[in-house]
Amino acid sequence: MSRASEQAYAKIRAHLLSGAVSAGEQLTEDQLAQITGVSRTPVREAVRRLEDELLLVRSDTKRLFVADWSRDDIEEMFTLRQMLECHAAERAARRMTRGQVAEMEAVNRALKAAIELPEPDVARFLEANRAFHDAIIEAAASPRLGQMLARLVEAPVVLRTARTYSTEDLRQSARDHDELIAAFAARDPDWARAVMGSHLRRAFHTFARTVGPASPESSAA
Amino acid sequence: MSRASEQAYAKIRAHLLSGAVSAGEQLTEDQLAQITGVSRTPVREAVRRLEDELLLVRSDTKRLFVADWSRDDIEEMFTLRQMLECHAAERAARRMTRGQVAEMEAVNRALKAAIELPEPDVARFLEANRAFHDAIIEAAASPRLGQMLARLVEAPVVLRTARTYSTEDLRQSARDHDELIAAFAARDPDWARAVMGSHLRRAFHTFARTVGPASPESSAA
DNA sequence: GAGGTGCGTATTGTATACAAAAGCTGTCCG
DNA sequence: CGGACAGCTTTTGTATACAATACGCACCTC
Repeated sequence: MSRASEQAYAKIRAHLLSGAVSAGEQLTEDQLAQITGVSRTPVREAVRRLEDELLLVRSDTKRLFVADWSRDDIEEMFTLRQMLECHAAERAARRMTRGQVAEMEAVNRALKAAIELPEPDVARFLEANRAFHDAIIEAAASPRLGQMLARLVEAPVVLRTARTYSTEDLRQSARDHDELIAAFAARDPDWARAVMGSHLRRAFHTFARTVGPASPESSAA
Repeated sequence: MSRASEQAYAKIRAHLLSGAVSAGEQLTEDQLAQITGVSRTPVREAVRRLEDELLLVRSDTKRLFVADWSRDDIEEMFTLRQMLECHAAERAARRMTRGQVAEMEAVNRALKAAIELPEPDVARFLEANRAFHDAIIEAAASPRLGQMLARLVEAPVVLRTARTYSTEDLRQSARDHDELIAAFAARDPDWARAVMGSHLRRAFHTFARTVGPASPESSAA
């Protein structure tokens, strides 16, 4: 994306995630143009993207509002991500080259290094974690799958701000990654899928612990 | 969407699917503005949507081209659609009300009526078919799932133009729908998922017959 | 006082002009 | 003869002005 439009996107997104605006609040394109310092044209483009990610929603009459995500929305996203990324892991296991496996090992070493410090560096952990999962999607060689996952993975950033990671949580992630790498090296799609499934499902429950139990409805899904 | 922008989207899309332009061909926003009769502003918005559906692609330097879909791309989309829509069927089976089931029965009656004519009315069949699948997504009550499926289902319209449906194909679809309705009425998620799986997978093979065998690579997936 | 109607204001949608970036071509220099 | 560079053309990106639509409030009627 171009400079102004990209900048508008980043600033609006940061603004939304910072908590400076609350769910359900109305926004106008003019406001956002002022905040971002560009004209409404690139703002409108950025807003489209954010609508697409469901961070913003429009009323039936085109007014713009900050989306409010229910606990069920978030569970839905975890479920979808799990479904898609398990599929990606399976495809990746069939396609991954030795070189790609080596790269993933390197990434996971960096990830572990970020944990094993006097105080874990969560930012670096998340960066490495993201690189790790991106590598899997890359190896899965499915553009649409990648596109869908990109949205789902981008969105939950909201949660990161609120969430605290225990060192043990981080270590368990690193171990999962090791096992995923083993599954890829063995070219075993079923193994890869299974590990990915438990990896992501655990992440969901770690999240769920911090926000309380599911509603009766959603747990039926 | 607004009038001009929506119109631009529809016209450009029709233009692309009509075969008037060939894969890989470059387009400019000005051209499209002329074709659609609106200014570049709404055209750009329409183009964004078409990029998102991967009907248009941009070069690394922002030039706009008609996407060319490989056989593997199409297979990928069928696979993803199957994965997502099986999930939708499962969720729908848990959530569907008696009223919704009744509506689906009505839609499928209309679908059958479109088949059982001296000459099947394929346009009406497709319309009813779409309504049927939309009802499932609606009942699944998962906005993001719906959004993802919308894109996948929109896209293969390309194929419809080329493809010919035998009356027996259409009847088999109607029978699948009947069985799906039965699964929903019985509130049996596993049944619903299984029927949806075979329904869509058969559709893929019907398509595959018309375009020749898969490449060795993709068949491994 | 309840409900509807009309008008001023706020907000989004579109067109157009201009700015920036990318591509192309011909020329000059090695 | 080949490659790099300059300047012109094409194309995309942004700003701004204007048009269309939606909203809210006051007023009017019953």
